[in-house]
Amino acid sequence: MTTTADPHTTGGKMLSPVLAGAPRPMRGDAARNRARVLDAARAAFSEDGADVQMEQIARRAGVGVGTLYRNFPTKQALIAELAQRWIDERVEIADEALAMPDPAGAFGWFVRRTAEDMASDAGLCHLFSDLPDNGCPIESILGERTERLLARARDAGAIRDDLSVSDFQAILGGLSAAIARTEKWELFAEMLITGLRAPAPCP
Amino acid sequence: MTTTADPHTTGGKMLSPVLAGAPRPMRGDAARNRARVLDAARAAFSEDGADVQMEQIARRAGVGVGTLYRNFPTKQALIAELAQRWIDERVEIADEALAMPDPAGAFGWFVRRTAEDMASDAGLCHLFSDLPDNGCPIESILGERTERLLARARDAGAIRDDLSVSDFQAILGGLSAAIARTEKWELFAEMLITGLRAPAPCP
DNA sequence: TTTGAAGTGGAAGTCGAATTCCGCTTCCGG
DNA sequence: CCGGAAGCGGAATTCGACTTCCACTTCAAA
Repeated sequence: MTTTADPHTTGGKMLSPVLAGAPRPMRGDAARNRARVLDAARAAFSEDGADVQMEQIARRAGVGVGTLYRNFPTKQALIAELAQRWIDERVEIADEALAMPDPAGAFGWFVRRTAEDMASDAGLCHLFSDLPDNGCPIESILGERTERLLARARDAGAIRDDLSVSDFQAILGGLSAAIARTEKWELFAEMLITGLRAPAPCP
Repeated sequence: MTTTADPHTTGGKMLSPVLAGAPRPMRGDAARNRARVLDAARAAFSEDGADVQMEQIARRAGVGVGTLYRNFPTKQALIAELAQRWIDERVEIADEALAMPDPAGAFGWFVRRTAEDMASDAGLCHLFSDLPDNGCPIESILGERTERLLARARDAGAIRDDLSVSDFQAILGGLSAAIARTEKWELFAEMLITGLRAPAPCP
């Protein structure tokens, strides 16, 4: 969670001598509530899909809808925040993979790890597809990692060379859909890794 | 389209001497309208996803919403009918595959063909996932075909032997999700066929 | 401890989309 | 060609979310 704007982070007149900068931190209990809401939302979405009602999320978090809306002006915004977290997590995983010496192994590891994470939050990640996929900079930072991951694997001859980043992302989308139906993520990951291998490896 | 109940197919007192049986066929123009609606719905859904409004479908079909609702009492029902057609089509394809002499080839052909069909109606088939997947008999008739298709391929050593029907169906679900993002169905089909091959084929 | 800004809950408002209703129109058997 | 059952259109209603509002409570700085 780095980029998304928090409420109360802007505006409001300065009351202390400090001229500019940090615009007064969120009140302690409020921050706690915000976190609770986020957790509740994550759980609710991944259990019941995108159609959970805001009120249910609020109840689950033990707050009123008003509080929910104070923190996230819109259902969309709430989902976006969740998506943001998922993506940040993904970037970290990708970096870990990039730090591995063996390109092919790193690629496989990344796929397996992603499948595993999806299995523990299938509904959730499945839900991000509805987000405005306008070229937001957040996506691109992950795209850039993915790009490098693929390039390395490709150069090492571990994957077919007609696989673009967007193809790969589409495939991950498919993966999450498949995992949402049965949680056999290991099978699916294996299948992907094998299926993406360069064709005709054993003539 | 065989199982789903048509409106006007039941009830109503007999007016002709014929005692029981065919309860008076639908009026000619009405049948025409029903067909138009179905076509419009198919097009609308596959272009704009599940969130098209009933009124748009009606307009597209050149009828009023009233007419639409006369034929399909519910949006859900309309979608179900579409799903039914898709499944019937799928059963036919599966039967064609089962008639082929080479099990491995048949399996590959079925996967490719399905991917291709999905590509031409991505939104549509993607939408069926929302349907109540209660063990309706319709599903099971397709499941039975799939079962045989898989069994044949498995016996021929063309696919890994830990692949259940439901796994395979989950995979097809993933396939449709992936295709909905980019229409590279050939790539995806190839990937699947390769990925599902029995492991360690070239020691 | 006081004080008022920040935060809270949840009832009420809004709004978009599904569904119903009904007077009018179109088929079609006799 | 007539009568009336079957079908039609589309305005009006219903319904179920999301979102707003505001009197009341809680925190924390002085």
